[in-house]
Order: sequence, then structure tokens, then C-alpha cells
Amino acid sequence: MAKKTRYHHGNLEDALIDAGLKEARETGIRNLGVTYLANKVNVSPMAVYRHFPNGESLKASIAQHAREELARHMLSALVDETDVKKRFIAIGRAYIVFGLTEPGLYSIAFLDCDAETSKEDNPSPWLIFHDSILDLCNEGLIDLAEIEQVAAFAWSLVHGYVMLVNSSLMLRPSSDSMFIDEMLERSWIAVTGFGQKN
Amino acid sequence: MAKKTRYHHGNLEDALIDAGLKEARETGIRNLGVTYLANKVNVSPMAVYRHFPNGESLKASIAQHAREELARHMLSALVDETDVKKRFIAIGRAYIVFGLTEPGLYSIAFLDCDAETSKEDNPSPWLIFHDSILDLCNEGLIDLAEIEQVAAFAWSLVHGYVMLVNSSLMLRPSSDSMFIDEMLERSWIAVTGFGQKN
DNA sequence: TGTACATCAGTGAACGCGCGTTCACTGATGTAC
DNA sequence: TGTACATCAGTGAACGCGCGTTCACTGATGTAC
Repeated sequence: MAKKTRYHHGNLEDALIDAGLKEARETGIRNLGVTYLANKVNVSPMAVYRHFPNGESLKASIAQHAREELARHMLSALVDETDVKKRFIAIGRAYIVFGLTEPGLYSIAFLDCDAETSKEDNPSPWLIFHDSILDLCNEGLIDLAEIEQVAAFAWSLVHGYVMLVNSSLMLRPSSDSMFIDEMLERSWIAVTGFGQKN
Repeated sequence: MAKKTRYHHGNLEDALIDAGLKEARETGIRNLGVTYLANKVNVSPMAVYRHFPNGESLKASIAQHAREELARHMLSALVDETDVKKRFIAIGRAYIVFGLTEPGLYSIAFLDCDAETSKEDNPSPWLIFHDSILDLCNEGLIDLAEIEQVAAFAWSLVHGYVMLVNSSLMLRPSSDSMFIDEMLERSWIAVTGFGQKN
């Protein structure tokens, strides 16, 4: 508690972003406006404008942090894993698990991003896919020219799965974990097998 | 023009949905509220409630119609196409092309669907994927038990691609059309090749 | 070390807006006899 | 065919709400001398 009513908050910018992430986690993306979040951190709405030019940029910052949290989750899945195929699958799996267990965070992460003045994510989900596929090139499993292609394929697959399951348009399969593993296995085949058959 | 101010509109329900689809097409999903659309069709907001219990259900109807339009686009892609592989790829391609050329329609189609009291889509994108994959079973190309699996894979891939490109998080590749073809080719490999190699 | 002052980071009241929704009402339409 | 009447499908004014944003202001902090 301490001095509850400090005049200077100390780190209002981070506090607002954290409140936004918490809100997204718990109730979704509806209440991420200036007034609402200002109230959440016990600050007048106007104080927000000391740190963000407008409400949209606050939302964009929250989104960026959510993406970075996803990226960290992906990275943590491949510590101590050296096998290149297992790394590829581990990343995809981590991505999906994060998306399904944190639907609110995931949806703000990919909602409405006007790009605009946004800084680069660090770490970035896209780059993690990219790096992982670069490893496949180094192993000679795919052609260097196909990196963009393959990264787009992998990202699209996991992103689409998360979105569809979270929106409940696609029914979540009963044996979730196995289902995901099989899907990633298929994805591995698609990625490495191109040009080798048919 | 005719009698511009008929007291009874005639078919307000369809008019509202059409106005919503037009709005989604032209400016996106921001202005699909009761007041806004009522004004668009020159009707008082209250008139909307003769046809929809609330604003959410109007939005849900618009979304459903958008999905059905997508589904019809998919179906139209496979008339006169009998080769089973070409049909599979044609559906995926039609799906992606629709998503990329009608981003507003696509995003309302898959936004925020609380399912709730929504009627079944007719035709439904999901069932079209499903049927197409049933054909693959009949040809002996995949196992009957894997239908859900494969349909989920295919839908996730195309849905994810459209979402990521439309949100401009993933850069649209330069040679768009070829890129999409290669991706669908990979998807074919993943779908038919499962279990035949490592 | 003390003081003057610029700057920083907040307050609090107010604005105009469009929203979803409710109210009581009324003109148009359809139907039973 | 005509009329009485129920029902249908709108009107129009109003409400309370929370939003983003602006205003003038002020208490707290940091710094030059």
C-alpha cells in the first residue's frame, strides 16, 4: 500500500500497459480504452496523455507487449532442444498452447494492428519462426530461397488454428494435445517434403 | 426512387443486412451498430428492433451472410472441376482470394462470433472443406478417420494466411498468386502424405 | 547547502458525441364477417 | 363489396452511459548558481 496517493505515479506507462494486459487476460479486448484503464490504475484520464499521444497508441503498446509475451513463450520452449525437427515442432506447439490458454492476450496481440508508429517487437514471433527455419536451411532440409514461403506456411497454420478454435467456429477436438501434434507433424512433412514427391 | 418515404419499408431486415455488408466491404467493421445502420437505410433506430432483438444479433446476421457469401465463392470455384486434387486446391485458392479481395467482408465474417442463437450457415465454408475431403477419402487418398484432422489443417492454413496478410503483420509476397499456389501444393502434400513417410 | 525557477506529471471539471435502448404513439395493412 | 378492428411496422423524442479529448490549473521534482 505505502503512500497510496502519490502525486507522481512513478511508472504510469508500464502500469497502464500492465493493466491492459491483465484486462485482456481476464475479460478480453473490450475494455482497453483510455478512460477505463485510467480508472483501473487510479489516475485521471488526462494523465494517460502524458505517456501516449492517444488511445490507439496505448492499445498498440498493449498489443505489442502481448506479442512479445508470446514470443518469449516460444523461445522458452526450445531451450535445451537441439534436434532441428523437434525445435521446429516445439515452436509451433508453444505458439498454439499460448494462443489457446491465453485467448484474451492472443486476440489483443493480433487485433487491429494498424502498424503505424509501432516499434519493432522484441522478441518477435515472426523472427522466431524465421530463425527456426533458417536452421532447417543450414541442415540442408529446405532451400534457402524457400524461407519466406515456409515461414508463412507455418505461421499461417498455427495462427489460423488458434483463431478458429478460440472463436469456437472450429470445434476443439477431444484429444487436443494429440491432435495438435499430428497437425504439426503434417506441417513438418509439408515443409520438408516439398519437391521430393508428387 | 419511387415513393421515397413509404411508411412500411417492405423488407427492412434484408435492407439492414445489405447495408451492413456494404459498410463492411467499404469501410470495415467499425460501423455496424444499430443507430448507424438505421440511418443508412433511412429508418429510425427503433425500427431495427422489429426485426432483431438487439444490436448484437443484427451483427451476427451480417456475419452469417458474409460467411455464406464466402461459401458460395468457394463452391463456384469448383464447378466443372472433377479432378480431386484440383478441386481441393481450387477450394483453398478461392478461399484465400475471397479473403484478400474482400478484407472487410472477411473480417466481419469471422469476428466476435458468440455463436449463441445463430442459425447454421447455408452454405457453410466448414462443410465445403469437409465435403471436399470426403472426396479424398472416397479416392482412398486419406483415411476416413482423418477427416476432421485434415479439414482442420486445411482451414487453419488458409484462414491464418488471410488473417495475417490482411492485418499486414505478414508481408504480402510479391508474386502473390504463385506464392499461394505453392502453399496449397504444400498443403496437399501434408494432407495426402501423412503416414507415408517418417 | 540553499534558494529560484523551469519542467515534469499529475488533477478535476467539462465538452460533444454516438451509442443502445426504452417510451408512448400512429399510420398502414390484412382479415373476418 | 364494405366495414370494423386487430395487428403489423414504422415514428420521433428522450434517457443514461462511457467514451476520447481539451482546458486551465497545481503539486512534486530536478537543476543551475
